Amino acid sequence: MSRVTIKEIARRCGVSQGAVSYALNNQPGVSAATRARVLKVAAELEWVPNRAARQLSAARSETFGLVLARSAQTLVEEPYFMGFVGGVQSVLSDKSYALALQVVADLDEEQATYRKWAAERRVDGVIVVDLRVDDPRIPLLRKLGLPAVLVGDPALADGMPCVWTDGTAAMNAALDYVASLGHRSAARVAGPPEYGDVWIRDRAFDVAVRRLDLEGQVCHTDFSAVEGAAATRELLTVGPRPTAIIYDNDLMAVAGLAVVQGLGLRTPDDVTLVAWDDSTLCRITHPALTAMSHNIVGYGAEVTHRLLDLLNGARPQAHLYSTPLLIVRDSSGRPPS
Amino acid sequence: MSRVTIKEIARRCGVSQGAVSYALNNQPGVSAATRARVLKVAAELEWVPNRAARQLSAARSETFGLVLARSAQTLVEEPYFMGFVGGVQSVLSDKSYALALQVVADLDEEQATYRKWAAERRVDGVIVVDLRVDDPRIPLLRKLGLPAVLVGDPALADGMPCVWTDGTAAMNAALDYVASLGHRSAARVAGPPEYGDVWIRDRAFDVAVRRLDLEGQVCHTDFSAVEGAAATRELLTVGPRPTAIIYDNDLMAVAGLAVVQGLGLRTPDDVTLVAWDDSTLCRITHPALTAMSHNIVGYGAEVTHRLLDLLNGARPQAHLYSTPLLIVRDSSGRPPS
DNA sequence: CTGATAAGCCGAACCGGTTAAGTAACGGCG
DNA sequence: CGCCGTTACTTAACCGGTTCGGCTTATCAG
Repeated sequence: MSRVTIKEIARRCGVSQGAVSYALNNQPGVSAATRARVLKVAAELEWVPNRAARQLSAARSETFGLVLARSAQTLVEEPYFMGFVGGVQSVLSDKSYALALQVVADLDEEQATYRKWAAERRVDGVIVVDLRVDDPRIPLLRKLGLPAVLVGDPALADGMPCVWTDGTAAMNAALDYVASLGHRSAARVAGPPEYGDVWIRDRAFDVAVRRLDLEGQVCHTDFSAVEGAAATRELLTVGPRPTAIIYDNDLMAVAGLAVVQGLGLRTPDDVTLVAWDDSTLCRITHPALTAMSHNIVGYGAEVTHRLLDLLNGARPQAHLYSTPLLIVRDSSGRPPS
Repeated sequence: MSRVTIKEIARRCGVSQGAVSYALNNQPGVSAATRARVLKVAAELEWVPNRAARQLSAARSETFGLVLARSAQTLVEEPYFMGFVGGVQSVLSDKSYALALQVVADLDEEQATYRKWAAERRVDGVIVVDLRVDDPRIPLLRKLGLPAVLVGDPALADGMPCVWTDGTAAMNAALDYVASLGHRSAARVAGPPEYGDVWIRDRAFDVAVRRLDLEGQVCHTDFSAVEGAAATRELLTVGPRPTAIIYDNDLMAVAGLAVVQGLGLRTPDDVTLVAWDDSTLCRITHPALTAMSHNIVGYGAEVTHRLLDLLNGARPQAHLYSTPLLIVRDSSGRPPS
């Protein structure tokens, strides 16, 4: 219950408040001896800087913002986000930065949040996820002058600093693998096409399907288990049945697996399934799901480092994090003959 | 984006800063006419209070703290937390409170975080989850004078305000159901026994097993899919095989289902599975899992309301949120004859 | 010995609000 | 008419830091 202030330290050291501030912030203006004395007293009194005061005068909040514009339901279902947040946190807590996490319903609310944060000076910078095609958040952030790192392909980032994974290469790898198993048809259960990542994978899928001379079809969903299941059911029961299905996340892949089993089909004997965004989910099903794996926690950490760099004056640039890696498990195999 | 301050509003309205503050905070001391004028100007200028300044003078941060002391891995796997956080957020954003979310490795770090927050005056109150038996956080929070609402049984809360669900009643309901199907044996794949909820369910399980004259056995795990799978494998392959298994979360139940299938057994024909903490996971497996369901999002919201009440001077008390409800799906049935 | 330079420190303004204390005007009442 | 209690503001202190201009004093070149 100490409530130790800089003034108290100044009193005990017999110097002014200003000198104490310089000493504590490792800035020139005090002698080594005084600095040492101040630091010693501060440590003895267990002084902790008052965030509000520091923020008010220094105009730094030492807080990053992250807005998630997805339904509460999606957030609960998708392991992706918690992992990403965990990665962000791991970096921030080292630097004793804080994270302002806000869950909102849609992009409009997300933009309102940015306006509010910018006006309140609540955050030093933001991490922007779920990049869209022609994302309206980009001009807004520019206008607000809010430092930001976007999570997504440079093609979508319009010159803003971003961190990305190569979705095109990953889609190529996935389809090369499927084709190499002998499949002649492949379906894609995709997220909403307005999502930048989905858009990029859509295009990559089209190109790769033509290149490999496969029968390709695409179903767009909202990323949810329900729609993933529905899409799978339709693919397997209506029209020519694809022998391989590639999902845009692991949740839909797991839901798809249940549909396959519910229809009395077998995986991979009747149909090959490939998930995206590999998480534990893919490992605990039976059979375990083949997936395009990438390290979400590391991704969150990487993005956070880039934002810190940006605030330290680094030049904005696109930064390739990694390319998802195909992890072959038990849900993929040769097509039925 | 020049920042609008209260001073600017005062200038334009021709009144003092103080008057503006009274007007904006709905406090007596200004006439209705002046108040209206101030509010109008503030709206026109799109004034937003500077959080740091307000916090510094009013000693309120309008921020709640939530520390999650689990491995990043667990957080990623368990849908529970994201749902809880979502519920907390939904209440806070209405009140324009913020949430400081911190992910740490263990209870020691969690306590260090509370110390830091208390010293910095960073949060007005905290929400404490994963209550333990003889939880060391309780005396610490008392000492720090940090307002807190605990999530857990009053028996564990030592008089601190808490919100709980009746784990004993839920366990009774689960075992009554299993016994009513004709099962004579039941196993429990539990979390770590130092967790208060686990402890309570352990005791309830023992009592109910005796009451119903069942063969009971308990395996303790770390809540993870890996250990849940291992426990299931052991139960089904070593010694007398239980005909029903009750899990402490849904993740382990899903992992258990995969083990059952991997062993060539069928659910529910060979073994009945019951999950806890019902989430989408339980619905998207095949067969879908019978579960003790409770509304995590609502739980988070409820806890947050209690903390707000507490800060508004409400008397600390225990508050029963709800009792988990048994949702019967396809993983439970009569035991093999 | 003198003047310039710089290191070390002080005092005070400042960030943007909240709030206690003080003041002027007004109206009711004996 | 004078006294008193409200009402509606204003003034200024304060929260706990950061930072800038300026004052001493020591150092050193000329």
